[in-house]
Order: sequence, then C-alpha cells, then structure tokens
Amino acid sequence: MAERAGVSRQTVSNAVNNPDLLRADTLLRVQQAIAELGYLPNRAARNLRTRSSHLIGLRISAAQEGTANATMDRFVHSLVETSRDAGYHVLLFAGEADDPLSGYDDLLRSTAVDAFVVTDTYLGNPQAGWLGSRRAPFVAFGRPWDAPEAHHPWVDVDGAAGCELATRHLLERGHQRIAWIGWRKDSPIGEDRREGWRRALHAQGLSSAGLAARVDDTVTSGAQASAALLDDAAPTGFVCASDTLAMGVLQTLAARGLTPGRDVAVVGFDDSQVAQVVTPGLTSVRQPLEQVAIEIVSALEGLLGHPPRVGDGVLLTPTLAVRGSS
Amino acid sequence: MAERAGVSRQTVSNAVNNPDLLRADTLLRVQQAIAELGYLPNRAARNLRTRSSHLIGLRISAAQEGTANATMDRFVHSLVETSRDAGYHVLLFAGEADDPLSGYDDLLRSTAVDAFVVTDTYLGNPQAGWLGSRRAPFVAFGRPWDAPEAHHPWVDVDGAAGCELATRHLLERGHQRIAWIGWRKDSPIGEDRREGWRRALHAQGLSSAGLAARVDDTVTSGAQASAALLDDAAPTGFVCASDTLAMGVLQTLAARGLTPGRDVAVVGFDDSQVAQVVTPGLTSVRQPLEQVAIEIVSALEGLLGHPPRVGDGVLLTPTLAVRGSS
DNA sequence: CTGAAAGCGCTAACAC
DNA sequence: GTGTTAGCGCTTTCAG
Repeated sequence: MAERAGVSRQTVSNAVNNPDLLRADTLLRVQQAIAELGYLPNRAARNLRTRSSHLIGLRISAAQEGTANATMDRFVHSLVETSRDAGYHVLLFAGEADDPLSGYDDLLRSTAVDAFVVTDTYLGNPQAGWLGSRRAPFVAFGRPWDAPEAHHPWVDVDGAAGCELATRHLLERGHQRIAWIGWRKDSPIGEDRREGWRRALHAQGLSSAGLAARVDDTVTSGAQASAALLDDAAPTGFVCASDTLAMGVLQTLAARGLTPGRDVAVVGFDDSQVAQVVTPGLTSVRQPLEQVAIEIVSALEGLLGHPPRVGDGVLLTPTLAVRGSS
Repeated sequence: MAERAGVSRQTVSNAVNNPDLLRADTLLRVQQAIAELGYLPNRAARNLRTRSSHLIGLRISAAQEGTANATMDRFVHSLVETSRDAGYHVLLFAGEADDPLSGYDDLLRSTAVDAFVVTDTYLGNPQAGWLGSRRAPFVAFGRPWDAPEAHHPWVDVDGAAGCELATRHLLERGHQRIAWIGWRKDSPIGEDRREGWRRALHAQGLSSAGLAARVDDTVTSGAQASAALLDDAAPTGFVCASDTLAMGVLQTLAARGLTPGRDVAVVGFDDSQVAQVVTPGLTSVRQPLEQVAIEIVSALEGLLGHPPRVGDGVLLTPTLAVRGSS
C-alpha cells in the first residue's frame, strides 16, 4: 500500500474517492505517491465493500446469418465507449436461445453486474417484467410495445420517423408511387416503420392501397415481394423495413434489367455494411446508435445514483444515409 | 447464509467448490438448501478471496465503416458462448484508437480481469510483448508475425490454406487464369493469403505472373484493380483477400455486363453478411471462428490452471462457402 | 482534516 | 468429513 506518502491507508482511499475531503497539500502528496507506485484500487475488494461491480451486463444472442443486420455490433461498440466514460465496463453474456430470461438470474444473484441493458425487446420483452419484479436495475433499448405504461427507463429509435423520412426523400425526388416491403403483422417494430411510410404518402394526398407487402426478413422474400409489386402496382420506388429486404429488391431490379436509382429507387433500413458496400450504394435509414448508447448510459447512471432517478422513455430520430440507389 | 441445512458456512463453500469432499448425504442436503434458497456465492467476495475475477478482457476497436468485415462480431459471439461453458464471462473494453496498449493496463492493475484475449495482432502486436513483460496471462487471436519465437499461446486461421482452397476450387471449375487482388505488402496477413493463391497455381504448373494486384481494402480499389487486370491479363477468375475487394470485382463485372459465376468467377474472404446477401451470392473463405474460440478458451484454461500450462500455437484451416459467384 | 477499527462474504489452511 | 479461524483489500463509521 502507498504509505509512501506518509499517510494512512484511509487517506489514500479518500484521495481516490473523496478528494475534496483532504487538504490540498496532503492530496497532492498522496496523488504523487499514487502515480509513482502506479497504484490502482483492487476491484474485488472495492466491489465487495461497496456492493457494486461497476459492470453492466449485456446479453448477446447469436447473429443471424443471411441477413444484413449489424445493428448489434455498432451498438455494442458505442455502449462500450460510452460506458467507459461513465466508469463502467460491459460484461457480455450468452443465454439459451429459447429462453429470453436465461443468464440474467445468475449474474444478478451473484452480484456480478450492477445493471443490465436489455435489447431483445421485440420478443415482447418478458425480461422487463421479470427484472422489474427482481428490482434489478436495467434500461431497455426498445420501447415496451405491449406495456405502454411500463415503468422502466427505455431508449428507442423512431422507426416510423425514419421511414417517413425515407419516403419523403423519394417524394422529393419526384416519385409518386412508392411501395412498402415490411415484416409480418406480428412485429410491432415492423408495423411502426410501415406507419411512417403510410403517413408520408397520405400527407401528400397519395394513396397507399395495393402498394404494400408483409413478408419474412429474407432476401428471397424481398425479391419475390418486389417482383409481385412491380407487376401489380408499378411503383417507382421502394421503402423497406430492412436492408435485407432492400437487397431482395435490388436483386429483382437486376434480374429485370432495371437500374437502381435511375429506373427504380430503393431505400433500406439499418445502414448495414451491405448497404455501404453494394453497388451503387443502398440508401438506408441509419439509427443513431452512438446517441442511443449515450442516453442509455445516462439513464443507467440515474438508476444507479443516490437516490435513484428513473427517467422517462427517450425516442431518438434516425437519419438517412443517401446513396446511389435513390 | 444457508445454515438452513444445519451445516457450517464452510461446508456450503465446499459443496459448491469441492463437492467430492463431502459425504453424499451431506452434499445432497446442502444442495437442496441451496436450491431452495436460490443461493449463489457473492462474486465480489469470492473474487477477493481467490484473487481472480473469472473475467476475460477483450478490447474492441470501432468497426470500420465501408468494409464488409464482420469477423469480430461472429468471433465475439463464439467467445462469449465458449467462455460461459468454461465458467468465464467476457469483459469488453475500449481503448484509444491510436494506442494499441491503452485500456489493458488499468484492468490489469486493478485486477479486474484474469486474462486477455488479444485480437489486433496485425499491428505487429506490441501488446504481446507488453503483456508478457507484465506477466499478464493472454492468448492471441493471430500469429506473432514479427516474432516467430514469441513464447505466448496463440490461435490463428491459416489464410494461405484458405486462399489455396479457393484457388483450387476455381481450378477445379476449369479456370486457368486466376487473378489475385490483395492488400499492400506491409500486411503479413495479406502476404500470407496471397501465398496460398500462388501455391495453388504453381502446383498446377500455372504462372502467377501479371495476375496480381496489391491495393487498399476498399470497394473502389477492388473495382479498379479488377478492371485493370481484366484489361491486361484477361483472367476468368478472381481470388480476393477480403469480401470488400470482391465486392469491387462484382461492381466491375456488372459495369461490363459480365455475369459473376458464369462469365467470371469471384471468391472473397471472411464470409461476411455481404457475401451471403449479395446477388448471386459471393463464394467466400470462412474462418472457423467457433473453433478459434474453443481453442482460445482452452489455452486460457491452461494459462490459468495450477500449474499454468503454456500451450503451443494453434493453426486452424478455414472452409469455403460456395455460392453463385463461382 | 486525519487515524484507528470494523466488516463486506467468501474460501484456504488448519484443527477436530 | 466437518467446524473454526483468519484474512483477502478496500471503504464506512467513528474518534481524535
């Protein structure tokens, strides 16, 4: 221990945790000794004493192959960086694929983490209820769709606004017949995004009838849906619930000898690597994940503060990354 | 505490950590009590006492936008799942972009992690030397290119074998003139992969002269290089050091009205989401990241065992994901 | 403003 | 096989 400075161990502790308790010269002396010896408090001891780990848990599920979704990756990066600035590290853990609750309990009971960030809210987040009943601090990335009155902090991205933005972008480019390809009706996220498209069309007095398809999130589904829509409704633009579906549209266009961005415009959602790399570039709605991470960490700091502050939900607006396809 | 079973706290500890020390009936009784009370040892206390955290640190750097590389994402998933089975969790941390060492030191000195997994070895891994001198246990994902005699455990994927596989695949498909598009010469990984391509050609008595380009890892570079090669050497197949470069080739082919897989074959490297989603599917070398994670965790268990075992380097062979582009 | 004492919850070492 | 003792390194509480 750094009694090198000629003070008690306690004074060292204070120098680290409550610097303003010490006299200026003492503080300086201790800080010098700390720097010289490269002292850093032992995590385990501090955790034991303070009953906190300065760790936030994030469960990751296996990335889905065959889709263009890299949201998680970008989000994790942002979260790690933002957490660091707040003095937290991110603990990653896995759970059984079929059980959205697995993994949380052990970490909680063993006091391994201070709080969780919950992401898979599309499942109708049973986690929220469960964690809530366990009095486990957590912030959700995703709205409580099924429980509007849920009393936990959350941060989400306004998918409807994103798709409205995308649709308006195509309207400004002169398109009048803009089709929608989205997910099946049981996805609240999908329905939300769809609503943005509908809103933008109706705001211009345009009808959305016959211009929408609801399919699975695969390239093939996107290709089939766009082919059918082109035949039946002859749209000149497509707004899609995902980059994966948009890639299906590009596939159909290529098969028919149509040039994306010139003959038919296409917009995807998520600004995945695929959108960035494919020719001629896929215009895509980009979630402000850095900002999401900032809001989440901020909510987390509230939850873990003294006294705890439970903030309201935060809804962020995405941007549009415009590329060659529109 | 679970004295509900009528035993001492120590017996509980033994039941959890050294079950074979107890008599069968005592053990059973304790285990029942544990189950009833939902007891789980407090992490912090255990960590303090055993001087270990059961955490392994992994530094992540910001994902590069505009490239098709999702290796890190898949690897992190695999590592988390494998670590869990070995009783470890993964602690993610960030570092300053310009300092490959930043972030490690604090975690080490504060005993926050038991070991590290080091991934950015393409930097000529100064981390290895630094961590070694600090006696910090770590396993590298990546060979010690600049220091063949480095005395630390590592796991890597044989890029040369992967590209040889890719090239042989094209040879079997009847291609004779197969070009290479890779990275600049200062990348040992790139030179290694290139060597696999060369080896496969020479094994067939084919010349590799005039069939190779070394460029930056961008789509545009891949497009330009492939255009130049098509003009100068008229290859019928391309093997690329990355999916990003391969996307550039596809772009050139599209611009010239050539159909990938029919007129010209293309193979990428990394089996990214882009490869899986692009039309008509990009054949790509796939790293066995699940296996890499298993080997890494195994090496980690050796390092952290009593006594520590330092294993040798492990070199794994990738596979080829064949799709429409070949 | 600084020092001394107590104890967080667990497990390694030793006695019984 | 099981219970007892001690102490991991820190911070909170309380005296000086």
